[in-house]
Parts: sequence; structure tokens; C-alpha cells
Amino acid sequence: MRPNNLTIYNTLSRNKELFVPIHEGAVGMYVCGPTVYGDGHLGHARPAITFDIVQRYLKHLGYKVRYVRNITDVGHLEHDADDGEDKIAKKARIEQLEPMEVVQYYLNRYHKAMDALNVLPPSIEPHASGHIIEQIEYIKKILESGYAYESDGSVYFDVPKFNRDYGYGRLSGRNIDELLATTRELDGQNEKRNPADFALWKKAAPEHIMHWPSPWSEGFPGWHLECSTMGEKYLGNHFDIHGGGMDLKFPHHDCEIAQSVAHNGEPTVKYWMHNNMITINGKKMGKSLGNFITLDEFFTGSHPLLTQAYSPMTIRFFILQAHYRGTVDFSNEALQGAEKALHRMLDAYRRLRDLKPNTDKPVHDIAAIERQCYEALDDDFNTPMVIAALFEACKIINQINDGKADASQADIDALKSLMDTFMIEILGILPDAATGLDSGANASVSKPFEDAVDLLLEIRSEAKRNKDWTTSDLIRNRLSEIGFDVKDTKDGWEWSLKK
RNA sequence: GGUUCCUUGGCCGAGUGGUUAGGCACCGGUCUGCAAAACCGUUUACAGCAGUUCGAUUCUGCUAGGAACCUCCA
Repeated sequence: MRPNNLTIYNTLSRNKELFVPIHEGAVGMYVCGPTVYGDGHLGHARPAITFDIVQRYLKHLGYKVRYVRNITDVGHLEHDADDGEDKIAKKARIEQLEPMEVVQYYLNRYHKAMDALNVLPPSIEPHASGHIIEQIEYIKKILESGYAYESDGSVYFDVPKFNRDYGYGRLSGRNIDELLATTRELDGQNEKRNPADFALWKKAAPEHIMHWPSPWSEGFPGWHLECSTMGEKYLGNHFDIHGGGMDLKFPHHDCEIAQSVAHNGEPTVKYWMHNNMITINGKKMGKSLGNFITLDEFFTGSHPLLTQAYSPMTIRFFILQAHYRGTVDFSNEALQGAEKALHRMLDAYRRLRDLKPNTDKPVHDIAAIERQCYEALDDDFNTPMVIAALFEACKIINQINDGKADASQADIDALKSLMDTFMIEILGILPDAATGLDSGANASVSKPFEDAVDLLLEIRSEAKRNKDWTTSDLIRNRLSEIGFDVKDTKDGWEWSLKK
């Protein structure tokens, strides 16, 4: 195991903190997953990839990681927590499907997109609807501790009381004292004592199609509750990392903190991590604004705003080229830049395979590049700096390949190890996947076909030796039409499938 | 209105109180039958104003512009 120098920016303290796991050698991480009522868009790829890097790096460092990412399939209301409609139920009603049919359909598609992006699956992917009993028990305990109250079959969290005792809104830096003081006039038939109170359990309206029995009513759990409940169930009442998008800080994560403190008497999470948003024309890409582009649309290029298709690896590379806490603005220009950059790196990686040493003594300081990579990752997962460092390695690879730099076997081995570790294992950039547009699956060519292409190019070389440019160009042009990129090298050729 | 944050060269995007980020694009060169790739080199920066400092893109304040959250959102 490497010496631990990893620092993580903790939203709670607004500082980078040295990462010290609660249990030596093991890390518990919970990340808010998608509400599965529509296709995943570019914004959904951000947290998935961000915490994929976290998971991969922690594992690389030698930690045993339990990564829980939930599926929200109930309780997520639209517009307003009081009278909104459940998102899943609404979709089910519109499409005349069982709610769980909607969930399964979009979940399958989500998983497929994640596979294409080479996002490793979490250790556990719990569904909110599969943990109703646990959520009911959780509510009972909060009621016992006095931080919740029942009102006409629903149960609400008592925010003013909690705020007095523990402080509410610390994560988002919100001072709700004023809010609580200035908004109390709205009485009438509102079930809530205070507008800031949030639902733990909601009594289902008669037309509501998703509901479960509980001590209070036939109903369903509140959105914030599932994460507290499932996080605690699978990771214990103290765990290391809780992640999610910045837009979830308030109210979702502040509510989670309130719930777990009311439930256990102390906070559950040690490090809160939040990824920033992806913007489009400077505005957040999101469902409510309707300005999103789905991942499938990126992969196929089927969206009016896209001038071409972008492979899943291009999307992954694009996201990793920015730090996770900064916004990333989508544009075709930026994506095309990322695509070119990715291919530059993958071309170098491919050349690495056939590099030959010409000296016995090491000439390149690859260890220095490796150090840069570790320092970058240790500095709150600075993937853009890792990529920059890897491009230094690519430059060396190309120089050796061109015969413009010497290299020993030790140099070449170090380069291989560097690229395998950081590009493939930690950044999750797959060399083969970038060539195929259809999916992230292995798009390489089988050996007999490879040999056949090589044979053609051997004939072309012969033609070139005879200065038979007609034949030479014919072969190259035809191969190009079929879908191969052919490049001449110093003493041979290299080819690849066209993007 | 409240809370938090951002503004880097043609584009994307790191980072730092004084030293080259990186990628894309552009230009010049090398290589090459041609093409592509690769390599070498050059050019374009830190929103504006004021302050702290020997020195600020980096710290402080103000101004302008923009964003996120405060309702569901990754």
C-alpha cells in the first residue's frame, strides 16, 4: 500500500483534508444515483465518472472499497414536496406502464450507458422501493428522538427544533434562522408546522399508484430518507465518503445530515464530495430546463446541437480533462478537441507495444512523470494534471518511435507500466473502445482479419518498392473507404480502424 | 433578495506570490513519391480599477459580467 497522501476537498469544511479512513484499509462510499424516469444525459455522466475515479484510485491505493450508489425509484416528487406527483408514477401513468416497468427500462439503459463509458459498477446498487421497511424503522427512531411529528397520516421532520439543537443547513452554508422566522404566517390547512419541514413519510392520495402500509398511513417515503437509510444499512452509521452533484447540497444532503443526526445523535459522513455541473451555453444542463443531450444522442450524434457523434471514451476523456469541482461547458469545438487529444494519447499507447530499445542504460526519468501523476491524484483527484503528465510520456514514446530519442528496455517497461496504471486502470481510458461508435465494448478486430489487412499492406509496400504508386495508392484508398486509417512509418506502416 | 462560486491566450482547460501546464487550432521547419502521422520551433493569457508586496495572473477591496442553490434536478 502506498503512503497515504490523498487529500479530498470536503464540502463540509470547505477545505482540502488529508484522507484518513474510519476503518484502516477500508473505505465506505455512498453516492446519490439517478432517479430512473428518463434517459441519462451528459450531466449524469459527470458524477458517475467522478466517483468512478475515486473508486478506482482508492482501490489502486490498496483500500477495500464498498461503493453504494442508489437507484431512486420512489418518493421523488415533482415541483414541490407537498403536492407534487411522484416522478416514476407520472411517467408510468403517461406511458401506461407498471411503475417498475419504467424503472427497469431506464435502469437497463442507464447501465448500458455506464458500461459504454467504462464506469465500473458500484458494489451495491440498492433500490429505494426495496427498503421501505428499513425506512419505516428509521422514521420511527426519529419520531422517538423527537425530531419528527405525525400530521394527518404523514410524518414530517421538525426543522426548527433540529436547527435549535444542532444547526440545520451547515453543508450548504445556509442560515435558515431568518427563513424560519419570516415564513410562519402561512397557516391554514397546511399539515406542516413550518414550511421548511420536509416529509419523511407521505400519505398517498387515492389516485396514487405507488404506496405501502405503514403505522401512519398507506403511503410512501420521502426522497431524502432513502439515502440516509440505505447508506446506514450498507455502510454503517459512520462512513467515509458521501458524494453527489452540487445541486444536491441543499436541500437533499442537508436533510440527510439532519436525518442521520436525529437518528443516531451524530453525523454519519466524514467527507462530503460534490461534483460540479455540466453547462450548455453557460447554463446548467438539466431536465427542468429541457436543454439536455442524452448520452445515447452523443454516442450516435442524433441531436440538432451535435455536429457529429462522439464515442463514449471521448465523453469520458472530455469530462476528465476538467477538474470535477469546476463547471464544464459543452460545445462541439471542445468535444472535438477532446477527441483529437484522446486519439493522440491512444496512438502513442499503441506505438508503445512495438517500441525497441537501443541502449542499456535508462535515459528517461519516467519515475518523475509517475510522481506527477500520483501528486495530481492525491491533490483532490486532479485528473487534468494526470492527463497533462501522461502527454509528457506520449511525447517521449513518439520520440523513441521516431528514432529521435534513445531508450532502454527499462525505459520502455516504465512507460508501459505508467500508461497501464494511470491511463487504463485509474482514468479508465480503454484503447479499443475509442475506435467503435456503437458501444464501449471491445471493438478490436480479430486476428485473421488483422493478418489480412497486414497482407494487403505488405503488397502495398512491395508496390511502393517498385515505385508503383498506382497500386500503392489504390490499396490505401480502398482500405480508407472500407474504414481503415493507414499511415506510413519509417520502415513500414501502421493502421487502425477509423473512428 | 439571501447563500456560495466563477471570469486565464482563437477554443477547451490546469496551476502558481518571482520558474514551460496540457490538449485543440494556427504559422514556419524536418521527414515523405503523395497523404497522414510524428518530431522541432514560433505566436496569442491571466475581466477592469485600486491596494498589500522588492515583485501579483496568484493575496485584499471595489466595479462589471456570468453561474449554481434557495422548488424537482447529477
